[in-house]
Amino acid sequence: MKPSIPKGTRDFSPVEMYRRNYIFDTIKKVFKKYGYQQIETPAMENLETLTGKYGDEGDKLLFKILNSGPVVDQINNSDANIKLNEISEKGLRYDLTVPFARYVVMHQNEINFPFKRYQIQPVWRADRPQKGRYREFYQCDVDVIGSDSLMNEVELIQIIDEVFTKLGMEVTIKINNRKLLSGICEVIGESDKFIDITVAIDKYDKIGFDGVKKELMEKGLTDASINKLEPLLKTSRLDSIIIESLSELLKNSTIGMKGIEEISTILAYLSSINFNFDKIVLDGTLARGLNYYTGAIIEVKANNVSMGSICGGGRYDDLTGIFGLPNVSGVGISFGADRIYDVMNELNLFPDFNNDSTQVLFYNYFTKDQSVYLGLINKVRAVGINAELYPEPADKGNSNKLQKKQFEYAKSKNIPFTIAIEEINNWKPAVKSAANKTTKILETESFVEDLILFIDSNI
RNA sequence: GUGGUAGUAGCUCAGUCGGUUAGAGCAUCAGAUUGUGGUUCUGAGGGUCGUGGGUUCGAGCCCCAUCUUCCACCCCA
Repeated sequence: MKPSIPKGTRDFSPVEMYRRNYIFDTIKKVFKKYGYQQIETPAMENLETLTGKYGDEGDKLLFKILNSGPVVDQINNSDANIKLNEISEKGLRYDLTVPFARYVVMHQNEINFPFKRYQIQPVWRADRPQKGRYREFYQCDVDVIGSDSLMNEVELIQIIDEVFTKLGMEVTIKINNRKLLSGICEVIGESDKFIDITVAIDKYDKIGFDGVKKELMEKGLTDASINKLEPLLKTSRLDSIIIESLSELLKNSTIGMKGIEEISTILAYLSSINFNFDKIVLDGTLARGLNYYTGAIIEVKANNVSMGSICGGGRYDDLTGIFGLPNVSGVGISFGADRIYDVMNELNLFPDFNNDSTQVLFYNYFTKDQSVYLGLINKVRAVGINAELYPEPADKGNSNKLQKKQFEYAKSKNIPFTIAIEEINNWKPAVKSAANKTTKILETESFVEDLILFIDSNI
């Protein structure tokens, strides 16, 4: 049988894992710095937990898990008159936010609100793979739930900025507010077309105003109401003039003005901490398809690279309500680790791959007294230095050949220090630095101390 | 779900107009050389040319189907 893996999934080899962990570690460190605590939830959820939360398109992309047991046998025998809920009642999680909402409701009596959690786990989507799009990928979520305060939005924007600064990436943070979009729909008298309108204006970047107009005409909007959308679509760099003109447009919409007020407040807070406004854009066309968002929405794009959004999120006022816990508002964002990886790879932003496991390799040159190696290597490990012994002695056959194999092993694993015990040093262990080729004999009495000194001065 | 692109050794790829036994580099393994972190030389293994049909005297090459990859749409991280 020819080995293969499912479409849209990947193996990760050591160099890739080194880089992926560099991303995860950086993100995790920032999350912790702001006081978030980690949770995990199962890869699979009950199908009813997942369906209906992501819009029609999202439902189609859910991976469903076939029931095990007698039902499966029936499928083979019966006529094809089968209902989905008879053969599948579980699905792979589509994101981390909905499972989090489910978690919060289930654990509400253990949680002290506001609850700040982070979660780094894979999610699955039955999408067709392409650039920056996988069927299995990792999301790194941070959410605050049980707090209405716009301080949370400000904090999340700071987290975004800090993460990407640490990773050396230049990004643009796009923000908008669903209330503002609702307000617009209200003002133009098309509130019932909210979804159609958001979907259409979301494409403004690609298809332009005429394209948006065409799509909305097809949905039954009038020429006059579409033209009123135009000022919203043209917002870009943040400034007070834009806010003013939007206020003028929305003055008769309570919800729209609430949106304006929220955005203004967030901007005022950011301004008070001297946030760099070159990085942030008020994008009237930012809508986001996930239909549980109700307030601020955020999306991050990498500069100078063609790639979908690498981070996105927003406020959801009543996601827990679906699971029986109403009036709990949450806000959160999700970093797409795999896309961040692809961007960093394309821009050569990763640090050099250094072996982050073995620091010291013991060459194994003689068959007798293998226990000598064990004694020494344990001393090295005891002080916290990662060390390994080459398992096959070099004097079993052609010793030159076998020694060469050991050199190549050290080289291929990029191990910075090697220790050899051989006759020319009177059978005393000698350490060698791969970086500058210097060596030093390590005396038995001060073996570990000398090794530490050598490592510190030859790294 | 729609459209396009490609699929030849573990990897990167040649392969002429459809014509003899499908090649190279790298990697792997083996031997020689080398006095200590990728020396050099020699050799070997490794392929149902993605899979299944079809056209043809003859298919890696042409046609159809299918799977997979990459890309665009849709949507999204």
